[in-house]
Amino acid sequence: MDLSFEDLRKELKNKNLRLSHQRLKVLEFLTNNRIHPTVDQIYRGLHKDIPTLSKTTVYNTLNALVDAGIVKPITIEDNEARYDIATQDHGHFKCEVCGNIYDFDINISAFNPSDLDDFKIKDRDVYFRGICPNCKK
Amino acid sequence: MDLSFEDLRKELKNKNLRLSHQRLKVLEFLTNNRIHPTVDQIYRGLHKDIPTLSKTTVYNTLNALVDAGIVKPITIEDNEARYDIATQDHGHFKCEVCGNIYDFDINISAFNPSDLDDFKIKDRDVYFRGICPNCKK
DNA sequence: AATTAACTTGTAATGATTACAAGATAGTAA
DNA sequence: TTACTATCTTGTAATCATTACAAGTTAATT
Repeated sequence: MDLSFEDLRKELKNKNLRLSHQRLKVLEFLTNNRIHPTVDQIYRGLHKDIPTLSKTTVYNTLNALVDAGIVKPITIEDNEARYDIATQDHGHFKCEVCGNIYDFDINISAFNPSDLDDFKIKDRDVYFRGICPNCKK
Repeated sequence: MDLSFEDLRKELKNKNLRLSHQRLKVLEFLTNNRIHPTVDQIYRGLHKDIPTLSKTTVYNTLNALVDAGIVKPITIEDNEARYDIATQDHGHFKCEVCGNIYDFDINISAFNPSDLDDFKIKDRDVYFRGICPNCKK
């Protein structure tokens, strides 16, 4: 469900969020750098283009986009949050050697454990850990 | 794979870890309080019994037990880590209203996504979020 | 009982994240 | 276009979880 620019505008409008320069740049960065970046990586990546950018703005922006459902936080055992544009279901694999996070296809919405029959499930995350092909060599 | 006291002793011995009073108490707390407690919850829970206990010790102990594979950290979107004794595979559900974390049965080791054929998978975690039966009312 | 590596503890340091207040800007409406 | 106002951005200061470190203590081995 990749969002077009117009979808995006509507989405933000609905939540009384403005389409500021900084927000567009953060979204652009997330779109072009599918590495599940940390706040610091986003900040450093954008600082070249927007020298006045503040790290607080990156935090604010990400929180706003997460609230709007446009961005998803990845919390996979680091003490530093990572961010991903919200796309269709996929799992995340973290290599314990190089630290890279890889996406993999998995049909998460098919999981409906009977233990959770009476629960309202809004979100399903699958996190794997181990060693990636590169680091196995 | 619940560990007996003797298993535990051996496990620790293997890693050159001592069976100190504080460590036993932390393990006892985790065994008796299956609420995936935070460091602070563990600290406050044990402080009554061990008034000299230091929070640093709780951190050190948990890190040692995690390294030894006896305890597993739960990182489910809070910025505060939670801990669980390592038992057989199960998923975690976090209620976004009350914040409680529930266990549920799920056969995680059955998931072998083809995308990860060349990866060495060491650990699989499943985190769901939503609203628990109590808070749905 | 002596020895020593490993442990505990308190304090200080670190690092990510948020609070806050003042100035800037996007979008609306005339 | 212009004016208006709520929202956003920014820098600094505060907060909170976690780790570093050093000095004293203890578990386990001899």
